[in-house]
Amino acid sequence: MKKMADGGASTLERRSGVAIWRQIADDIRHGIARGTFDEGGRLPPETALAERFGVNRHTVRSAIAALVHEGVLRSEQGRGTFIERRKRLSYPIGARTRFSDGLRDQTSARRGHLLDHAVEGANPRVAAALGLAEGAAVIRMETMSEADGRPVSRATSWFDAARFPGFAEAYAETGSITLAFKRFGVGDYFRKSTLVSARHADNADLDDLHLAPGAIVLVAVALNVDDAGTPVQFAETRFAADRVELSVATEARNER
Amino acid sequence: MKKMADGGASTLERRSGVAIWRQIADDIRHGIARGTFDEGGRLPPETALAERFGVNRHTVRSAIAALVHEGVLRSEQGRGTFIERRKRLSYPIGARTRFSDGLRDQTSARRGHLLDHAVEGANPRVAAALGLAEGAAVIRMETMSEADGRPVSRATSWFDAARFPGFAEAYAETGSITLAFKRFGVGDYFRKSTLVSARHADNADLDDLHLAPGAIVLVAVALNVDDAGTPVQFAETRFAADRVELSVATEARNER
DNA sequence: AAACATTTGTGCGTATGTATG
DNA sequence: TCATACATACGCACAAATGTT
Repeated sequence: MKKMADGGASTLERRSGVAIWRQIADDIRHGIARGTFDEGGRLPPETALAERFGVNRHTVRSAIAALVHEGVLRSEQGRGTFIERRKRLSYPIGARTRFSDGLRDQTSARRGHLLDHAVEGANPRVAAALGLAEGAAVIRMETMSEADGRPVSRATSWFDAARFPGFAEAYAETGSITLAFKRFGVGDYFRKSTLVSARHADNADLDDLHLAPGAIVLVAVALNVDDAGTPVQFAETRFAADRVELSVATEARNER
Repeated sequence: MKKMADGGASTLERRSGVAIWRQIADDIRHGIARGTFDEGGRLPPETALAERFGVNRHTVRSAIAALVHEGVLRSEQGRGTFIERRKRLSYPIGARTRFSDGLRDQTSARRGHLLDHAVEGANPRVAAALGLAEGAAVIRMETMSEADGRPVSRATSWFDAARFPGFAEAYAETGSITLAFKRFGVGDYFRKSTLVSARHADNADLDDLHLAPGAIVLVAVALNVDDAGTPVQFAETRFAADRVELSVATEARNER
């Protein structure tokens, strides 16, 4: 009989290039997000975890130390180890998705930053997406968003520099992609497509999103178009996978 | 100036619990999927890679060995190292997504397997999704799909046992969810919602999808409903993140 | 207050894995 | 292949903090 999807402790892999303590840390983090450790927000004692995973207590302690550093757990001598952060944010994706919307109801505080911007020649990928010639001038914007004081996503966006000169400045002033578009006469825009993939966080992600090495980022590559169907924004957003999930709502339409 | 999104070699992290050779392997695999090594399907010489990553050639060789073992690369004495597998499959998600459709155009051979099935009591998560009472009898189906001889996804599905008695057998006979539903009078069904997240592969995933420890799975939790909007299938699908990306197509509709 | 159980924190010695040259 | 340095994992022991009897 195959193991069930809601299943228990997984066996650990030695000589895999991934340290046992890190595999255990990932397992515990996953279990927390899933609600496996729901006994009063308290993690089982180190000795119990060591036995469950079949490792030395030191190894469990290394895993816990990593999660404490991430802000997932908090240890108190003599009392135990407690869960600090539990749930993931759910980020909606749909035809009318705005990168600045969506998380509003779920968090008390949410902010977006413009980290950097520049005008440069479009590489083949960007040119193809925006329907421009390779090397055409595009504006690249590096932005970040936070929720409840923790970084959530990190995005790189490209815009046609000929059509939207000074877009980054408009975004910096208004703090909103939608408002910045309005300045250029784009009253409405739609999400045409989104490609979702996942990979290990690279060094820039680790830095920007405050992640531990080996962490995972969800990558959403999106194309926004205006009323006429002309591409206006191409964006690659990296989400911290342990803090965010993407929600694809497909309203049932009566087509056939 | 911040690093560009299409950027080059990321710095490697020591003491991170993830061996340098594995970080390099992940980086190379990611680069291949992204098309960075497009010089005739040939990987740069080990010495060049060692210099690029700033490590010893032994370490690069460990990374390459792991990727050869995974089937991503192939080394030939005196000739070089070559790329075996290149692109990711793009898996569409939309209102009319079928788990058995979608990849048809992209691969030569595609198959689905029923690994296991059982009738059991619905846990709170499943019960809530299917709109049943907790503990109500549900059919759990464990399935797997392959493309071009390599495992692509691994799914766990739940169905109302009272409404669909013997669903697993119907699926096994027809090889199709759609046809199995037809037997129970469900002529059409829709994807109502999909939650996408990512995590490290657990031991069951590693085994089923032939992944290396530390690998990533994309997790899609989906709810299918019938014409009347009644939930008929709740499913959690795990995709090998280095072989699959999810594509969310949101056709521009003229709603406002 | 004192004794005890529980739990986290620390030190040390050893074997193996990882990375360099 | 060999030698070297460091990281990882183990086993055992004990200290420190907390809570209970």
